[in-house]
Amino acid sequence: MPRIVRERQDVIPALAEVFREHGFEGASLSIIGERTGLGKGSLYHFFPGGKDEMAAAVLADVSAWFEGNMFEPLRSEEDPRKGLARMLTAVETYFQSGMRICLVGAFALGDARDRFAETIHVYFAAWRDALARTLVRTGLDRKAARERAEEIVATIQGAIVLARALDDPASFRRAMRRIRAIV
Amino acid sequence: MPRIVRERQDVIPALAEVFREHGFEGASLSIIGERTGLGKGSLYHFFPGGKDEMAAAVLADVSAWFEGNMFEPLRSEEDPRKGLARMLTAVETYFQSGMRICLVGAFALGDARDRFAETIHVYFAAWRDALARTLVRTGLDRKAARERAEEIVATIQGAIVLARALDDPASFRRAMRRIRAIV
DNA sequence: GTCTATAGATCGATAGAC
DNA sequence: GTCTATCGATCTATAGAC
Repeated sequence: MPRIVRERQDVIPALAEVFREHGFEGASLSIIGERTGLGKGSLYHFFPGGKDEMAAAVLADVSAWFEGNMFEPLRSEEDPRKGLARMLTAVETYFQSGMRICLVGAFALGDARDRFAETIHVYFAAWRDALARTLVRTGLDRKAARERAEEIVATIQGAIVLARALDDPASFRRAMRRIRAIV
Repeated sequence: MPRIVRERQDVIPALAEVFREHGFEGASLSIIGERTGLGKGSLYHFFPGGKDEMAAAVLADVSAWFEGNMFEPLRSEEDPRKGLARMLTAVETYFQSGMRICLVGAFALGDARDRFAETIHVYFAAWRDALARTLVRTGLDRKAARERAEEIVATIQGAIVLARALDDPASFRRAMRRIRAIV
């Protein structure tokens, strides 16, 4: 019995979770098949380029999500400090206080880094730059804003690593509190 | 012609580099064989437990190295600030300004996390606690020292992620400068 | 102690029926 | 669009010669 027709976009969330949990190398097609509920035939119908295309689609989806839900509100919020506060709340929710890793950060540390170097670079640069522009609106000069933005992004990433390593979401929340204190 | 007899310990550095470059899943036995110059027979002679035992041996070696070259100097240096400065210099050299990843941090984000959870936890807790004890000697109270230590370790990890993602060692060095400013 | 050969499982990817 | 069957490659691990 053939399954109901689905859109390619429908399997992206499940795909993202698999890559998040297992990394690029560890995400086998059989695991992907289980978690998406799709056979290999269907997967290759949606993603003719195989695993590479699946991961690329996930990264594009994550990037788009961040653009819409993190960077854009940061820009459009009239009060820059309010925008920053909203972003930090969104970060805490999205990464589940460090218990859910950043897929792009994990890729940056892993074997998939070279394969997706450009996407990874753009993701982090966009985050940093969106933050920097907002920080300029709080009164910082461009150079200070850029370094402060870099500090914030790195702090979030480091907090995820440490929270996962120590299995301690409280350490992630402390890091978010430190960020709130400097913006 | 059989190779000269080697000790198990002699292959650990090459093994560590392979796991660093490819992660646990990506480090195949054929790559390991190439890089260590050892056949599978020899590898299984030294590590009967296979890849798991190889990775465990590497993690133990890394932990011992950090204990001897990072934590111990931190404790034994009379001037705590001098000890902290020495550790930060060692960090910058060891991680090559972020161009060389932290194996334990990468494992914490990846698939190998559950397998080596205890080792990963101990590594980061030991680092944090060694730092906290040194910070107490600079005059901080225990609670503040512990949070500051947590901040330093997370900052280093986050700086590695960002430097690798942006392919920018300067961003790592800026993070180290920020740490120097708060100790 | 080191090697080659190979087992047995799983990998990513493809073909073709429906 | 989805499935099953299957390919060849590669994987981890083992066996046995030297």
